[in-house]
Amino acid sequence: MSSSPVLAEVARLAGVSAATASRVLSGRGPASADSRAAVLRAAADLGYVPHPVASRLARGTGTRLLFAVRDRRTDILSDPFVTRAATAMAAATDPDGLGVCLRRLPLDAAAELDRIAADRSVAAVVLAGHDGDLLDHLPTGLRGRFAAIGAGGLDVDSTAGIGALLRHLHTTGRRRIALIGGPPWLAAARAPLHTYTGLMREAGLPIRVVPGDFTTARGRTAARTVLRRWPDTDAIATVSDATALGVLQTLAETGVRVPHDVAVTGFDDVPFAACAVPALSTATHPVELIAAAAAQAALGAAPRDRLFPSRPVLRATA
Amino acid sequence: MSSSPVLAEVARLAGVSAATASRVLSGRGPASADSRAAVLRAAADLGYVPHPVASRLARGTGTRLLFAVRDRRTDILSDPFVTRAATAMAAATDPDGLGVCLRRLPLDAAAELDRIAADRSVAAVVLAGHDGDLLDHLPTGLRGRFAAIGAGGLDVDSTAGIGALLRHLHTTGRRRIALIGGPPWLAAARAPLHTYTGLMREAGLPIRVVPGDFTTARGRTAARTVLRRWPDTDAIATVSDATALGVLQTLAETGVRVPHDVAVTGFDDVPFAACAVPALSTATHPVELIAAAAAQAALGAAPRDRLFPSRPVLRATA
DNA sequence: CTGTTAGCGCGTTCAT
DNA sequence: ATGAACGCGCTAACAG
Repeated sequence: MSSSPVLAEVARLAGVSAATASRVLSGRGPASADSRAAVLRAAADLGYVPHPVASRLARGTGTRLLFAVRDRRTDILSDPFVTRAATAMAAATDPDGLGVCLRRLPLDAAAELDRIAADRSVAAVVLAGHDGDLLDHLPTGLRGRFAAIGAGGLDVDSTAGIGALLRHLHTTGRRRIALIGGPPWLAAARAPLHTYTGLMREAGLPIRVVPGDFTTARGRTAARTVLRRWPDTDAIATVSDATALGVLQTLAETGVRVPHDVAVTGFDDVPFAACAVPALSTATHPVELIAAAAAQAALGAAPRDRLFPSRPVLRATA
Repeated sequence: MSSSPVLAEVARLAGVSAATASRVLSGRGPASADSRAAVLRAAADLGYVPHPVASRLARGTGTRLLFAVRDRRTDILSDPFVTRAATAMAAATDPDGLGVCLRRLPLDAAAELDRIAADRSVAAVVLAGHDGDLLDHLPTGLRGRFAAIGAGGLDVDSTAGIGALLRHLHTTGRRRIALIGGPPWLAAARAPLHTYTGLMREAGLPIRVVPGDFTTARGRTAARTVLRRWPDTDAIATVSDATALGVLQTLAETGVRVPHDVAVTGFDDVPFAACAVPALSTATHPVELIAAAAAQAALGAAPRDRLFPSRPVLRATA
């Protein structure tokens, strides 16, 4: 069996030069209707598929999309959001002949970002977990081949999602609502916090905030903190399902009834949120879509949307 | 600032030809101690890093690792096992300049596998969800750059894991143990089934098997089936945490007390298993390790282990 | 609009 | 053991 046909064979069959065939097939550069048709036919006849590696070497672009996740936790790469997003990117870039690689970045990621910018195998970078400063000081080498997930980049409309949940809590009679937020170094954590304080002020309700880090363990301890500092709390909102599940554990252990005594809301709608007991009320958003869009944006496609909807899902905890 | 140094510059600085420099740096081919030292020094001085894309084009090997998941479900790519494994591979192959791409394969995957074998951008393939037949009829083009996860490849020692859980059920007095197994078309589903029937026979206990598919939804319906067909069942073992969580839901709705009336065991130890109510007893195994090992094996490294431990984690449901 | 000529950066014969 | 030359497959710059 003959090996895969190469561009030169297509060109010969079409009766044109390799350059013309390349121009037609890659869609960049002029070509007459005649040669276009001839090349396309020849390519189809031969079952030609361009060699992504050769193409990208010639073009000087890399062959992989780097998903960089900045976080303090060293186990962040097993976070459900990260695994879902990385997987979605790997599926989304497959048709382009690209692959995805994954790397954790420490909080001071500047040096590592420089190294990434110099890595010629990296076609583009998607960054999650940034703070504002990092986005302002991106290596110039990353211009045009970079996208961020979170505040300032492609983001979940957390204002809408968290806002809807908080309003629901208020509507159903909750008046002492605590928030377990995100880590302070994370840009994407500011919007939910802002939404919360805004709504509480507007409603004349007390502000009760404890920082979190998207883990279940922290959810457990944060819930303890809330109960200790504000024993009359009647609702705990969080910015992460994992955190909310930790909260549920603590409340169960403490004998606090959910939602009777305290209502709880999560954020993300992880696959198992519906399996929690009581089933977790949360907000759902298209993580896979966002990840795929971020990948496309980093690779140069004009992003269709920058803000993705977050819709409340009311189950049993609120 | 000058762009990344290339091989030719290293060679010039070392006073040798590019060919020699290549031989030294890639480690294949002869080289005198003198030139070796000179080349290594020059490379270090210049901070030389080989261009993975150029290297792989010249060598004819691809630039990405394809993780192919064969399954009937079209949403299999959001299965927790898949997302965890894909993510682990993307992190593991990062240092090699490779990326990971992900693709679902239908049950009759032969044609697609041929296409994959012909894709010159694919360095190697990791396959999950195979049946025995598929492994026997692999495209020859995949020889030496292929690894399978599951029976016949790198696998979880499910015999040990499931066996330990079943023995625990027996030890704690359960005598009418049902199993919700895996789908029939999956090679990796046979071992647990075999373990189950063997142990039940040995103990003189009845065989009660319902097929599953690793989803929570199926866990719910399968549990109903079990309760209807064998109302005196006092334990339900599963081969997937997602399924076990579905079982827990059905039992809760039906008013069956866990573990008092019916014990339940899962398999995989997903992050959420500990948060279930009651907390799920299951078996844990190093998914990330397995995935990374499979990636290395596919890329040609001799795998250190083929069977990975599965250790029971007894929480509240059994 | 098209073909020719040079690369992209590295691996690998083949002489020497 | 070493270097010159060529090849991997495609794209970009340049004439025409």
